[in-house]
Amino acid sequence: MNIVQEESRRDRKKLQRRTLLIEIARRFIATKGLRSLKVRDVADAAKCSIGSVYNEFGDFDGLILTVNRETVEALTTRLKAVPADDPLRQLHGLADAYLGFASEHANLLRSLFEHRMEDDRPFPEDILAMVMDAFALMHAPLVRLLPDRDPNDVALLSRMMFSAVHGIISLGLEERMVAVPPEMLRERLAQFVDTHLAGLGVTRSA
Amino acid sequence: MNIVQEESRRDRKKLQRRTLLIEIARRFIATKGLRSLKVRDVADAAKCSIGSVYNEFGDFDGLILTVNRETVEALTTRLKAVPADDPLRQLHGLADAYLGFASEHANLLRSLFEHRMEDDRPFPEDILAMVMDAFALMHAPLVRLLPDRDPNDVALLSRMMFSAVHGIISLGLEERMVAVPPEMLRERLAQFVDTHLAGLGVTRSA
DNA sequence: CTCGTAAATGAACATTGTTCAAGAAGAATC
DNA sequence: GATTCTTCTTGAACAATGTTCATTTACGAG
Repeated sequence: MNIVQEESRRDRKKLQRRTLLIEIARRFIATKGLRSLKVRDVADAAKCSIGSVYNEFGDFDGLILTVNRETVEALTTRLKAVPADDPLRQLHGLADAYLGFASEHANLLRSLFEHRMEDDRPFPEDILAMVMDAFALMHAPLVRLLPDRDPNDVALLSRMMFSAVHGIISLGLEERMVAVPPEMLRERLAQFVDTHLAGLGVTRSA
Repeated sequence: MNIVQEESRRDRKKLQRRTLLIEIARRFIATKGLRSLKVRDVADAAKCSIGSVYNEFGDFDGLILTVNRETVEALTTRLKAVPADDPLRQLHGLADAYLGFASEHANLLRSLFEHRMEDDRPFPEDILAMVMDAFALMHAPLVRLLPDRDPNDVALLSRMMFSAVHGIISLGLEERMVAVPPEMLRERLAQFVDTHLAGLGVTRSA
């Protein structure tokens, strides 16, 4: 048998278990929160040893970060699926998609934003970049709505708008400290976007 | 000697150490982040035993929550110190005060918002109420600026506005994922408040 | 001074992240 | 197919850290 095939057999198994471990860790985080994630629980659930988890992810943070990475990916995918035909509708769509994702995956999103590295190890560059990219998705529609503004200005505006939306949603979804009642969150968020756009001089058309 | 005096001697010592422990824990959180807080370190720094920390705060969460409680108190004090003469200036002042506090006590504020209770124990009611109160401080000036709006509406608006400000600041201050460059944060935040107010129909008057 | 109550202590324990030497499994070579 | 070499897997042992509690100590009351 040739080398490629031989290697792929081992690798397939390895990848399979890696996927399984990630899936299990994600389920733990999603259902019980990041704090409830334990190496032993993951290993047990995957019917493998503790050491194998370490072989695969280096350390515990490695596992968490892998889950977080996939969370940003999923979020980005969802945000990018928002139709880009009408910029105003797109902005609303982005805010709404973010809210939808945050509602369905509250603990996963919290894990992404609240997880702190052990000691003072730096936060992984790639995740950082991915979050920034996600947050930059409001840029394009805002440019279309504000063609006369300085592009640098719009870039800042878009990140700020997304940060604001993030704040409203993340606080609004906390069962504790209910900044905005959840049932109203959706319409209020739309209202917020409208208000802010109005302040920027964008007039509702259609 | 009478009872009051006798008791107060013991109580004074007790209170003194309690204060010391809180102070030490706060310094740990403030300088190295919540994750770096260890019972043993606190006990060592206070030159007392581990058990004494438990006597005083019940468990580790108890200590953290005590620090967090004082953090909300400090934040509220600072927010309430903002002059209430002119509502528009007050709103800017509140946003700016929040930014100032968040800059100076980033880790303490993070501890307040990111700390999760052990197991599924409920978040303390009183802290929750205090945070809500702090977030409600934008209500009064907004009512003055929007006298014709439904008060319920304004209540929601104010909490949403504060949540938005919180989001902009908390993401903006993260060294990692710099949603808005820190040096610009201050003026951008002011701009955000203006923009949003403009969207609400408030026109700048001097 | 003696007693009783309350507080302090820290060794021992429980939980959980981490390491690593030994063994198992798989690939390469003959 | 046997041998050898590499890689992965395992789980016991270790380390760090939150928690408990029997014992000791300190302090006020009578």
